[in-house]
Amino acid sequence: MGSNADKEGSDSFGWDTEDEQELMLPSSASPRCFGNGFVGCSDEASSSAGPSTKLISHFVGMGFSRDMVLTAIDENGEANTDAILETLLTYSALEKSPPKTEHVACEGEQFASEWSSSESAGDFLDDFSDEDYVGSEDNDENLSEMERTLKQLVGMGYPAAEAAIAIERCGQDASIMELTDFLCAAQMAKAADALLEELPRFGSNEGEQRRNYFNGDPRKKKRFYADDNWERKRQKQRVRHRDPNEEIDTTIIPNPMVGFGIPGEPWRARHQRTLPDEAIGPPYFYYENVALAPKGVWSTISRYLFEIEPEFVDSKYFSAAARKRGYIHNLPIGNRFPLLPIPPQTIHEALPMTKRWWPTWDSRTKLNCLQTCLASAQLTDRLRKAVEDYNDNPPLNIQKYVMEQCRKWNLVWVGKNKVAPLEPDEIESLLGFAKNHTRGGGISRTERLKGLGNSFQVDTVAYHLSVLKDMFPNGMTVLSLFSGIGGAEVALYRLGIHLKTVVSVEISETSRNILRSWWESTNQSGNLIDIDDVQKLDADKLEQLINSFGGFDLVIGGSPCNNLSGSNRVSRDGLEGKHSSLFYDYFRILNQVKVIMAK
DNA sequence: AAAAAAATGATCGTTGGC
DNA sequence: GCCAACGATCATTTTTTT
Repeated sequence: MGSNADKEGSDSFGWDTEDEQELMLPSSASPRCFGNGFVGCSDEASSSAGPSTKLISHFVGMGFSRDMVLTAIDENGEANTDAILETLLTYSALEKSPPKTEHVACEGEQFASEWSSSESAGDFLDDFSDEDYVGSEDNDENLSEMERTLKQLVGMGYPAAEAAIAIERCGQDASIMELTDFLCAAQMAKAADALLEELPRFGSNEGEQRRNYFNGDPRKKKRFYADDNWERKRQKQRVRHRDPNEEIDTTIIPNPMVGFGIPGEPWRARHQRTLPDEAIGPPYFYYENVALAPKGVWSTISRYLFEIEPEFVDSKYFSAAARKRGYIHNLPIGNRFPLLPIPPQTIHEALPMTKRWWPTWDSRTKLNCLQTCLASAQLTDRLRKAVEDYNDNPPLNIQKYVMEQCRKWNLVWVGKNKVAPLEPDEIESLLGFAKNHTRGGGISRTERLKGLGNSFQVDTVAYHLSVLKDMFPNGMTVLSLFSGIGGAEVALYRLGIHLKTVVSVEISETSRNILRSWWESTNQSGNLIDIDDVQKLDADKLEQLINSFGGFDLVIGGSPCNNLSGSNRVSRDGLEGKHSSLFYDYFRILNQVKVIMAK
């Protein structure tokens, strides 16, 4: 993925920072209060004189001009934030809605900083009011499709803020049914969240094995609401989504990172767990992403996915390379079995030719995480020069430097004093694919490496999926989202599970080609349908697919991690990042599938 | 020979678990 | 304190295609 996950306008007003998300938490247990985005904020605002800067900047941050916001607050009063938002939306609809929302959608960050310079505020309205402002009748003819839908949803009793988000997430031309599904699911997720605040959800009443996975501290939330730096932070050029006073992530990553169990260690495995009713299939589902995401991300993901506890697993227990990932799924966890043959577990077994050249002072037995970037030839050359003057025994400082670089870039010894990055076919093997899985057919080496870097580790995923084999002796119908180079498909295939129909959604053409070519070279008798964009997979399309195949047995996928990964220094923006926010499409599609299949 | 695509290399912080 | 982390961007060179 990477270049492929972009979606015009997939960022949105509404959920673009965790601050706002935090503010949207209901303060009462009433599920219908969700939409009031300011339960926490307006209390505070009402106690101070004049419009709260927080309130103003919140709306400005959503892309409305300061003038507009002030007027809207004037009209509605500060407390009624839903009404303010509606007024604002109406203003923009009357003026000309596209420029506002699109601008915000694509350039949220610059936008925020734009407004931090004092006097650019206020011209937004002017910008388009003199263009093609036609008439101000408040009738539907002047409203865009989106505004009409919005009105309709508001008319149905949904808060405007939520409705706007739903349209954003489901796409402008989503059907009302689709939108209400989304809203319904979102409300359930938030209701659960509200409960979470009140109860010690995962208590220790299940004994030692069930460790506390959330342990929220409500006091910290209070401190957050009292934080006056909100506006300043929001306007920093690089919006930082992490903040000490923000929602505390209470996700506990187990050590060792073996999830609910790994092959060969039955004494450590869990065999039972209790899933909430809403989480139980059909369909089964399986979601994946990087384990070491910014704080709060996994608890958010979990909240959306029925509050199922993530299973964190490092693939170093399945192969010779580390890969720390979290998985949320509703599969049974007893009676798993590993793929055979068990792949080599050490670097030397996986790459026998390196053994001969491996210096005694390089103690690595496992590789670090396989990523999308490789070391340069220059670097390996520098390392060669650093080492070759010493006869197999460089001084400690040289050893230290070389080892640092080797770990950082996952280098292996391929000759006397020679280190090198892994070759694509070696990465394929380490990830559980056949050699040349990604080779040929017009795929460049760079794209190969990118696809591989973003892939599942097949043995790991297959171990989790193995429980399906006995349950589906006649094969499965699979919806594979963000398929990439087909890790899920390969895992199922290698388990000997027949693939009846696979609907695969993958934006990258080269990745689709790789999957298609694998499908053909393995002589699959089933049907592979590919779709390029998750946003094209709307309720209608799903209904059509489900009607023709009789429903999905499994919905599987890992959404883009690039805004979550620690390697990303530029845009580690969290779950609301440009790419990683596609998680919400996973959530949306899963719920739509459930709804449609329930009928 | 020009244009397009692919490859290369340098450089860029922060976070969070242990 | 140590260490790891499905990355992004830019300029430049090299290779391939037209």
